[in-house]
Amino acid sequence: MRGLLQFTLLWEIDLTDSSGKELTEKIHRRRGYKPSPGTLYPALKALTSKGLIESTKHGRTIQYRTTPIGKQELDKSCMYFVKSFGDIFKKYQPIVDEMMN
Amino acid sequence: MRGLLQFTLLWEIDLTDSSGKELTEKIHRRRGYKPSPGTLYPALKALTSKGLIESTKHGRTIQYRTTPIGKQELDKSCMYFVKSFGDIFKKYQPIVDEMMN
DNA sequence: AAAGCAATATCGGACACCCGATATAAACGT
DNA sequence: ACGTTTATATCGGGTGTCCGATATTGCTTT
Repeated sequence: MRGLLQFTLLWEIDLTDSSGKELTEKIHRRRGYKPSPGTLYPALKALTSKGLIESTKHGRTIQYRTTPIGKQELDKSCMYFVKSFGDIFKKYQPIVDEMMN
Repeated sequence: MRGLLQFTLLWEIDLTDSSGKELTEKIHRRRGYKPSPGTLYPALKALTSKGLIESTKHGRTIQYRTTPIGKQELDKSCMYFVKSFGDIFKKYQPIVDEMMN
């Protein structure tokens, strides 16, 4: 759970192979604000150098996907995340769900 | 959500007025590892200087409590947190809950 | 009173996150 | 071919989190 942005990126990439541009939009929808390029690309680089994601270049865009190790780490991180903050979610999720309808 | 530790501390203090020593234990139980004094006390200082918590000294321990502004900020942060990560939580909570039994 | 202990506080150094500004590289329009 | 736009990448600077080590303060024990 060291690195909430990297965690979120790994989650999004695992859901759907994505480019940096697409990830900017996904993070935007999630959090309400976009990561700047100076935030996003170093995070993708760090995930790559840890072997959690890999990429293929298509023209000027780069498509990222999770590696098997990445999937494994993501699973561990999700478990840890939910264990650590479950009480907060359980209290607030009903309130948020209500507000969404 | 700038500052996940400060957020967690504010949550814990709002649940129960606590000292630094007690907060170390609560964070430990939550995350599985203790924040070092060099992590914890500056975070409490930052929360204090933002007016989100206040404190009373009793001998050598300092008891922290949330201010009205702190409660208000905590509520906003919780909503934001749950909105931002609700999907992850909804997917993994059943798995974690199962493992706990 | 002196020594020891316990809770808080500070310091230096490392990494993650965050920005806006700038740079590179590839595709596109004319 | 040339300039524009698009996607990626890097840079400098600021905060937050993290550590272990050290300092301070107040209580306790001898």
